[in-house]
Amino acid sequence: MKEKHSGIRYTILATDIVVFTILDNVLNILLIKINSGHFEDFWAVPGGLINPSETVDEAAKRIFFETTHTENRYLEQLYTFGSVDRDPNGRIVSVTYFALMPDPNLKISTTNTFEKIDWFPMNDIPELAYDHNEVVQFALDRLRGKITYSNIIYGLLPDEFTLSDLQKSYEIVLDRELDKRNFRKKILSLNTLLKTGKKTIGKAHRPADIYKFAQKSPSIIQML
Amino acid sequence: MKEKHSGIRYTILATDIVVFTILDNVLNILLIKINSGHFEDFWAVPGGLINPSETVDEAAKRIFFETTHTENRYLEQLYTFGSVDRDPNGRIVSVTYFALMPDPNLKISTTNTFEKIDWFPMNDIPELAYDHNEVVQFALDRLRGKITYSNIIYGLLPDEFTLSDLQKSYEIVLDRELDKRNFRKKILSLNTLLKTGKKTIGKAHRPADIYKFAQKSPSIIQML
DNA sequence: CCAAAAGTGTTGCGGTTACACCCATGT
DNA sequence: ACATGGGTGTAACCGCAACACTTTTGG
Repeated sequence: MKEKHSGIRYTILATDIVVFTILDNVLNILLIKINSGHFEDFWAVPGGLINPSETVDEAAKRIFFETTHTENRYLEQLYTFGSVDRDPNGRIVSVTYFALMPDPNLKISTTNTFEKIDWFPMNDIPELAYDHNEVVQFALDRLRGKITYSNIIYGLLPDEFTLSDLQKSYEIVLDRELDKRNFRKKILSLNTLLKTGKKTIGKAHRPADIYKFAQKSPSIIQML
Repeated sequence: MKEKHSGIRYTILATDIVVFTILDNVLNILLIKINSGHFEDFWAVPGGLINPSETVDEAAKRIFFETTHTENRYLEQLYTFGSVDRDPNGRIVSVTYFALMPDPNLKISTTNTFEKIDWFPMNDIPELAYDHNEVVQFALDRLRGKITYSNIIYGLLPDEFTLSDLQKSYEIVLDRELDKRNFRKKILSLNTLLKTGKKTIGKAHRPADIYKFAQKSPSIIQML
């Protein structure tokens, strides 16, 4: 995945992507296991080299697709990490991204042809290859900041959801509890949600109204 | 400054820096004139190639110094622009930064050995080379957002200043007026300013208290 | 004495916070 | 019937916005 270079004659451009999802009521990220080279047996965030014929965004989208086999997820450029020694294989600068996925009921195939791949809960991230622990922390900080002043939480939710689902998503990402009544007042006052008219069924309690987002495109709006 | 490449075999890494200052009560940016090649006679933001032996941050610092002959200014990575065709000279990805300078009473030398260089007020930016108009807009948006929730305004001010100077800086960057009494109440309540004990002299009005920042290092704090 | 900017408090409003009970369903 | 989460309103509080006059200096 990373090309071997003996000297420091060229700077190679790569991209790495921190993929978030919520799994079992915990924020998780996607990691792959490196199976050769200096960081053999270390876990790392998915990444790859940027082809000179593609834009940086296209490269990120491509690598996201190659890793997750899904498309059209929320993907945002995070930061460019450019230390000289961040990769022992050579001078590799990484333009990092973060992505959001709704709870994947079909799990990522861990029997991928060339890599081990798995979800890791945020409170149990191992020591990662390269500077990826720093990258992950950066992504988490950005995500936490951004869900309060934008609508990107939609990236972590399925098309349809209850207000409790939505509130729980916020609570998981922000790692703090929110007041149910105040949360509903605030969220509903923004007119970003639409009632589908449907209700949850088969649960041992009162059925919940099912909502969807009026627009699933990023916009800056004070959510909390 | 930009290396000529015939095919698209390598991706070249560059950095471009949007340098802000306040001049004559208007926000200005620093531009250089390109004197050869496809964008001859166009103005552009200062920039240059990233050396494989230096970090991306170091490259930005170096180019900032080569352009302004000043050091230790506020410098923050902005965004990485990676369109394939953004530079007709080849595949050049640019890691952009923005920098803040206090009102430079010694002006930038326009008789530089190889370039024309000058300050341009934000409301009079010409059509720039490459995607630099987009870069400048990006920098302005970031600057405006960030001065409200961080203390980086110190980068635009001299070491010592009056509260009116500080308020005017905010008003110039945000392009809106602020209430004097509310501004002072808010700013002083944050304990980020120290009275120097000095007062302005020689002005045809009541002398103003002179303040300085308690810490001139970036920190996240709700300023307005 | 006039011009000019410095400095200083109070009130009203709006949004955020705190808080508890009944409802609809499955078992 | 009981357990479980769904759904709803009100009152206190706090931070923000609006607003005008006196002070100190130079000319």
